[in-house]
Amino acid sequence: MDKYVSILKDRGITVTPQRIAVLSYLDSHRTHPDAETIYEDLKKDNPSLSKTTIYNTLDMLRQHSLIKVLTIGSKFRYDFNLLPHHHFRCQRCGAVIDIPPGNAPLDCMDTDGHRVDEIHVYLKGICKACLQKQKEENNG
Amino acid sequence: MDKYVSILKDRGITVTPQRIAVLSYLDSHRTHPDAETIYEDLKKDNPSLSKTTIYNTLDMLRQHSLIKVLTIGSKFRYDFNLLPHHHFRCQRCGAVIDIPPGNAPLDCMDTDGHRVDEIHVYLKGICKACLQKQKEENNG
DNA sequence: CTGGCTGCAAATCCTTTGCAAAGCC
DNA sequence: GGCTTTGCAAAGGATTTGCAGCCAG
Repeated sequence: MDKYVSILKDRGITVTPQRIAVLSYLDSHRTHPDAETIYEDLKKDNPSLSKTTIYNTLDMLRQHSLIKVLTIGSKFRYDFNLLPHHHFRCQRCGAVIDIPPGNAPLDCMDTDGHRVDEIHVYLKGICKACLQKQKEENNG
Repeated sequence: MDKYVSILKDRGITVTPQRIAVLSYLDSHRTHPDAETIYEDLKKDNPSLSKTTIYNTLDMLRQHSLIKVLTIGSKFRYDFNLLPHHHFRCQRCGAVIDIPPGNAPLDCMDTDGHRVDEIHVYLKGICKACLQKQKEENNG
């Protein structure tokens, strides 16, 4: 059985050719593509593919923690790689490049020759106040 | 002379009421507002203010490194605080909260009771390949 | 069958652009 | 007065939504 079929089935996600295509695409294109790029590339093999399905599928994969969504630029980019790592975005060509995590302080981390102008650390989750609200809602 | 007038004049930026208003707003609202929020709030005191001016002004302040642009969500947010610090975004209420930098590894950092689900480290700058291209362009 | 998935089109949200009038020095 | 900035309107790009037909289980 195909690798991506198993990944989907294991999580109880309905298997469709489109979902396999997107998952497979992200696995083999570790360049953090945006929805448009994925769409244009997959359209070559499946001309009837729609962008809505790309968005639907990406959102579903994200909900199941199969991919990560990057907000490093003005549009969303998608990442199959779930191992912890950092991202470097070139302000000139727009490329998003993986940077190994390491334990060194951020300003000393190995950036493989890229010139770092800005360091952003974004944490996402649920804030203290919302955790409290959730607790009250569950008790109430 | 007003604090914000000096900040602008020192950098050779033409002083206008709108620019003072935006700068002053960001200094006193450390909640990382988006352009729409800044616009709606400042409109109360200056009904003829336009959103174009907000965008123009924010871009100009960014070019002069007077503010930082955050890409933590689907829209840009703006930060007056230039000292290094991290950002936490609540996925429930959307608030963006400052987190002190510290030297501890990221997964151990003090998050003041917020529940962290995702850690994103975004570096921005110029990649190795583009640095090389720039060098060639300057020599050629 | 039947609910969920797909794909088209239209809508929406955020941001940028073009341009005439007004403001700053 | 010349040059920049402002503000309106319209355009643009990315993402979401509504809905009819199709497909997997």
